[in-house]
Amino acid sequence: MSSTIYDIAREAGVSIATVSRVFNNTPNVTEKTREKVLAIADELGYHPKALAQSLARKKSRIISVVVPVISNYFFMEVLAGMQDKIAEYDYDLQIFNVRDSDNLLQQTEHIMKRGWGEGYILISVHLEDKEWKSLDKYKLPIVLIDEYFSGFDTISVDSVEGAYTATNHLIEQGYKRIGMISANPLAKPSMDRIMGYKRALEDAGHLVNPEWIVTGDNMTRDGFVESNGYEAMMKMLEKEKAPEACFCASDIQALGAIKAMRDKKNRIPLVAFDDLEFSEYVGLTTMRQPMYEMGQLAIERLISRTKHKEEDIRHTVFSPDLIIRSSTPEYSGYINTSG
Amino acid sequence: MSSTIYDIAREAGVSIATVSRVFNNTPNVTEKTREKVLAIADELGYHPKALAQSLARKKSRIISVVVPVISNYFFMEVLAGMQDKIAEYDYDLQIFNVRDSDNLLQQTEHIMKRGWGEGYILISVHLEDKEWKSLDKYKLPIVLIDEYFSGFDTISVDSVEGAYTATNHLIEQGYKRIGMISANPLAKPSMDRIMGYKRALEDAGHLVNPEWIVTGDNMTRDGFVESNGYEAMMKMLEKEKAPEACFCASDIQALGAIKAMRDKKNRIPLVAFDDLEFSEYVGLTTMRQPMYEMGQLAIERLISRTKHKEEDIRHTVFSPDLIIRSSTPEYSGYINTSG
DNA sequence: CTGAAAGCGCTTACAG
DNA sequence: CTGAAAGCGCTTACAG
Repeated sequence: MSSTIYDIAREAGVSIATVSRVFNNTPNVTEKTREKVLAIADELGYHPKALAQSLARKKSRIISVVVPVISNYFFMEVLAGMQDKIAEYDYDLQIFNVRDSDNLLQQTEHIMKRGWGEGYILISVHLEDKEWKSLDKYKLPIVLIDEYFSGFDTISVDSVEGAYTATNHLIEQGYKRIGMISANPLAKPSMDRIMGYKRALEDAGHLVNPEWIVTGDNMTRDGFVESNGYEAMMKMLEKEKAPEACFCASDIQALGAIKAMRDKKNRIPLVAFDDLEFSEYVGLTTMRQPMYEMGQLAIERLISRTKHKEEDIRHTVFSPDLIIRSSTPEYSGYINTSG
Repeated sequence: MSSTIYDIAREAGVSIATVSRVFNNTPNVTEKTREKVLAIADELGYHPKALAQSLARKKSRIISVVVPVISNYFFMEVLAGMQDKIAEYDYDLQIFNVRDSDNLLQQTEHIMKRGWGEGYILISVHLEDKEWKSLDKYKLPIVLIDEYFSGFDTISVDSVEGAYTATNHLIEQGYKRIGMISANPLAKPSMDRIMGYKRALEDAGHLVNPEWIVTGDNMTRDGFVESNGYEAMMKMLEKEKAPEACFCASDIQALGAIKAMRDKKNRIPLVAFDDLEFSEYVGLTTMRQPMYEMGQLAIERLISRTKHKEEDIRHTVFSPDLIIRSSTPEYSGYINTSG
């Protein structure tokens, strides 16, 4: 069994209060007793148990991250940012999965009630305003990533604007019949991107053809998977009057779409959304979401809020940047498509 | 402030023991008192604090995962498996990062001494035998992924064998001058893969040319990054007598290598190692590591061990499977390379 | 500088 | 079926 503060106190001939003090770097301890305690602790492999400290201090120094099980590369890159940033503080990270079902709110509440974290970062947890409000009563520091609620700090990317910019890039290159590969149209990010896509076409006076908005059959992770993009692009290229260029709701789907174009031997310009780490290497033009930075910022905001509860709520909305690569080559007059 | 067991007990007119019993589903509680307690708990948004439960039970129901900050896609896919599997149990996941420096052992020990987890999963933490042994004294359930020590449960993939199979695939297709893109040659997985590569060439009676083993300049994450593969392939193709085929230590580097081949307009057959989720979509022939399954297995083994301390130690070594895709097309007689 | 004691929010024998 | 009480391993005023 691992030793406790009592074992150390006994061996060192001091009280447990003193042992506690040396581990908490309280100034008023003789150098001599400090050394003695430390020596014995080292010998017995002792260190205060975080669990007991947390209870006594009423502070766990844990940040809980809640993420739907449909965790994807987006989450992974956000997590990387959180990990790197939290290393600067004396906090640890705990991850909770919620199933993306109708009782999302209850699942989230349950996690909060159990009280592991001093603060909570919710990534891509999509709730209604009144549901967010009901979370408010726990008076916990909360930061939302990829969502918006006026009562909590939020960090997100403007999907509508991003989709608009992406689509517009295609328009500016001279394309008119522009299709879109969407994901689950009921999911928030998907919905916003469809909106931005439509708006860009409308503003340019181009046709918005509902048949040109397609998605695949695989709805795992709300359709944000390679195979969904593959299926969608196959459908798109099989249409009698296929689009001459395409905006794709995510990089991961774009990867599948590119394979479909290869298989169909029909390559059309493509711009996607995310800018995952590998996208540079497949030459994908895309709207860059600063995922890593969002993760870092979330940690900063949350830790700051655990310290100053009354700080003003802050909403950070990033504008995604258009990163042009080889999947949208310069427009060369006429396009090689069927129809 | 959030309510405690005392608040509920007072409101319900029972003792805290009774409240505790209803939340622990102890059988002997009248249905009537149970309902009363639950009603009040619901009203006050009460649920037992996990922290206090853990201390009282001496069981945290937390599994701690230790991973170097150089976390990469390998870790991500393992994590996915762990997340999905842990959902079946009443455990939560906590993630700790260690910096990949000389005091890896101390960092790991510190995490264990703090005692959050009931058990520990260490991913890609590479220590010496005597260092592992020193961890043994904590008598904690430990599972190692991507490492081996006789005293702990371990889960790994045979890198030597995998590299052998990969290289042999190229040999069987008729290639003789086979190069290798390695990562940091001092990192264990890298070392093993170089060994398997060499052994395959030797067994086939082919030349092992040290100059054909190259790595890039970017040693972030031990060189397991896209840009490293890009740089390495550029070097390889610039050699006066360039290899006619290549084994690459990881999929992520292969992505960079493919871009280099595109830029150099010189495509040689390539087989990599990992089989990341997206690799199928870039048509990469590779040695598949069952990362997701490894994550799942690690959770199963660890939870099983927390329950039966005296279970026999188990070492699971997966043989990576060769997944053939378009990056290694059929050998067509003569090869188109310089030299 | 150091110790005795209360308290953090629970669980769980032990009685009844 | 229920309660009083001890205990989990610490921290932290309060005295001295």
